[in-house]
Amino acid sequence: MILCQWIGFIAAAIAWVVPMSQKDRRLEVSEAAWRVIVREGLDRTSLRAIAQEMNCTTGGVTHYFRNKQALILFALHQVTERLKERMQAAIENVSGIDQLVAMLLSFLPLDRERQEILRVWVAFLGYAVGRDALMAEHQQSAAQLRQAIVQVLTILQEKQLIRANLNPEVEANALLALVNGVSLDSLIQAESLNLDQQEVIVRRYVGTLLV
Amino acid sequence: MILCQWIGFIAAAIAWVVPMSQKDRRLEVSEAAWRVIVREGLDRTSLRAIAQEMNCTTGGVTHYFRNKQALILFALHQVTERLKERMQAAIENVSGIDQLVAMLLSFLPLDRERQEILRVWVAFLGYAVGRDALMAEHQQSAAQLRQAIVQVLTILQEKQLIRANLNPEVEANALLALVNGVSLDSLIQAESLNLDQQEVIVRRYVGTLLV
DNA sequence: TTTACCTCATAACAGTTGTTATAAATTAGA
DNA sequence: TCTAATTTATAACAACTGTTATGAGGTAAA
Repeated sequence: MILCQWIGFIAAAIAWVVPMSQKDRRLEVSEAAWRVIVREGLDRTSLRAIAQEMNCTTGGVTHYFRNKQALILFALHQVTERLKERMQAAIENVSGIDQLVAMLLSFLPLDRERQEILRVWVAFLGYAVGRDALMAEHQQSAAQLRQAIVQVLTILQEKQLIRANLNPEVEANALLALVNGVSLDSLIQAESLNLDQQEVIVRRYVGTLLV
Repeated sequence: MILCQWIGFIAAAIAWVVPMSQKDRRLEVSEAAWRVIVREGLDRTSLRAIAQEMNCTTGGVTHYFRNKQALILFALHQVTERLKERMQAAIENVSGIDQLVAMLLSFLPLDRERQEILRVWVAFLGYAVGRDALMAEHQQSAAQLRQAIVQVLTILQEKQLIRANLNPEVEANALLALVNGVSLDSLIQAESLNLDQQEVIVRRYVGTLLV
């Protein structure tokens, strides 16, 4: 706890000496929005609430985004970016079946940060119902993740590590569905679907793909 | 189209001769709310928008619900009710493994009505982020569906139709996650995850449980 | 008809929202 | 230090929100 306070103090000091760039400030707004969304819900995430979360006023928010829609879109993009970064980091220095497992597990809400990302993602998904443009954003980011899975599956098939009669496109859909489903159920089955079980379910499914 | 108009006219005539009960009127409000949610999004589903959808004014809505929160809760309950009804109907006159499959397939958005239910459900789930009371409602309804799956799995195990070393509790979690994931991905992977594939994925997973 | 009741239209209320303009404060460059 | 630009605070705006009260219209029983 004390350590955290020190880190916060040091970070604040650096931020004072070295002013943030426009890009960093937009990220800061986005993360403040996340916190409000998780704590109070997306529909209560007003510009004033975000500003208060950042200890400033609405002017400090509106200066960096043309309008609220642009802010929302940026914050949603950040969700996808964070997921992709985490995935990339997880599959480095791993190969074979372990790489596939590492990739899939990187999507699960196994720690607090990913649990927060999940909540924000679910809030945005619900918000996208009835908004075709936003839903298209979700489809696009999902397609990227899906493509990454297809790629890994294809390599595994070439190495004859998974069965030859599997269709990577179909299997990627199934795997993505399973991972999304487990993530989602961690929200609505919190007590009966613990962390170990999430991992077991995914690992066991991958086991059925092996030669 | 002409047929639809006739049905609408007849329904309206009956509704005039035989006035609706309070209960039916609440259902009518709930369904109007659903349509607005699917078309415009939950955050744009105001009392006035619902009233307009029913061709009446806000008085016609507020008369039947203490406040908007009660309306939202009722509409959410209706989602669960419809899902349970559909499930019950699907598993009648079916037994054995087919019953499990029928139960799981009844959750998938394979027709327009279930696709609408899914969208409403996702909208409500996103709305529940940051609202613990609403999220608890989701957890409760999910627990009910989960319990139904556990029950079927237990019977199948007694009949030695699925492997004896499976834990029904764990398998129910996995199956629910898979079905939820497939449903969800039908929204964000609409083009690459067609109806046939949804069914195949679920059927094939059930296949891995057999003795 | 009179009475009571249910249903709903109308309107007003205070509060909140995103947006915008303007001015103050701060920072960076010369 | 002086100037220009960036950043943020303040305030006002119209639009929309849920809630509430009031009254009109219709229905059913006496």
